[in-house]
Amino acid sequence: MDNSPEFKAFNDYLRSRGMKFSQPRKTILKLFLDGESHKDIEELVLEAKKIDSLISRSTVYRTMNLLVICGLADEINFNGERKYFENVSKKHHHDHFFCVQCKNVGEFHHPMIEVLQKEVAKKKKFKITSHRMILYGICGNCK
Amino acid sequence: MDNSPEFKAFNDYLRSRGMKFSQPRKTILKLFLDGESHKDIEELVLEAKKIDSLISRSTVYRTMNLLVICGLADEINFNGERKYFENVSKKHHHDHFFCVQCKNVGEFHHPMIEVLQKEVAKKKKFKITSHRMILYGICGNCK
DNA sequence: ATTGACTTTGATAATGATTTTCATTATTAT
DNA sequence: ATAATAATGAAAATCATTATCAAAGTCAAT
Repeated sequence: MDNSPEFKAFNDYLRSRGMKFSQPRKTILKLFLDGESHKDIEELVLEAKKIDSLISRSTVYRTMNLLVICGLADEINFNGERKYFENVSKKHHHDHFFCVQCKNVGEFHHPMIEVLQKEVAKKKKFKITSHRMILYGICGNCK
Repeated sequence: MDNSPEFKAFNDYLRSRGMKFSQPRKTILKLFLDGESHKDIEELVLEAKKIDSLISRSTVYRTMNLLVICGLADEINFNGERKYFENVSKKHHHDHFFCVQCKNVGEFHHPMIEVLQKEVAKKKKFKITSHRMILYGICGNCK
């Protein structure tokens, strides 16, 4: 865990700008990497407080923002209410299903869609930096 | 304008539940239908106040929410910060470009992408009710 | 026209997620 | 140790949005 590529990357990022890989940051990064692939702040705060009750919501926010900035976390907004974070480093790009009933998140990837997106952007002289595609509906379980 | 299908539809919707098509609501609907296809509350408030300085932000919010409920407006969240509204009735489905610099919104449609989306959903036994695809990046003007 | 039962409105307070501030504590290089 | 700087938690501030509420508007029935 402490020698995972994510730990190394975050450590490097922090050190390189005179910041510290403190214990709270380690705890939060570990929680972010473990378990479900989509977590929101509330989940992270609850889990963090179980491990170290002194960790504050502020620190969770701050740490997750750092992870987003340094490229280890990706932040997603399914419903405009709260942000979800996902580990960006190990898995390749994917898009999402969002079940409007059970609010579960699924993932998929379709290379041809990506190609067509780039094609459209080129035609419109738009330089894509990222994209997001969400299919809303009812998942297999809920049907 | 007062005899556009949207005016008729909103009038019907309101009357049918004992609500009134007041002047503020007419003004806001008109502004929503006119001009740019993607407006946020701030724009609508500014424009509304030009026409009738007494119209409040509350009424703009309330009216736009009614338009969403009755199906005349579609609300979109590009960046998790604020909502944008677009006229849903006249134009067919499309997807969006969002310029992260100037926050301008562009539209596109690619039939093949839609086909591929359905294909993926079928494979995953997911019943799509709607979808959203946003390409983030830098628009032609900002480059 | 007047009443009474609505609905609508604007101002303001409340909310909820997130960010900022700030005084205190921790870490590190000297 | 000491000084310099970074990190932290608590609380205040923001920002978009929603809820509350008293005042004003609407309208059918008298």
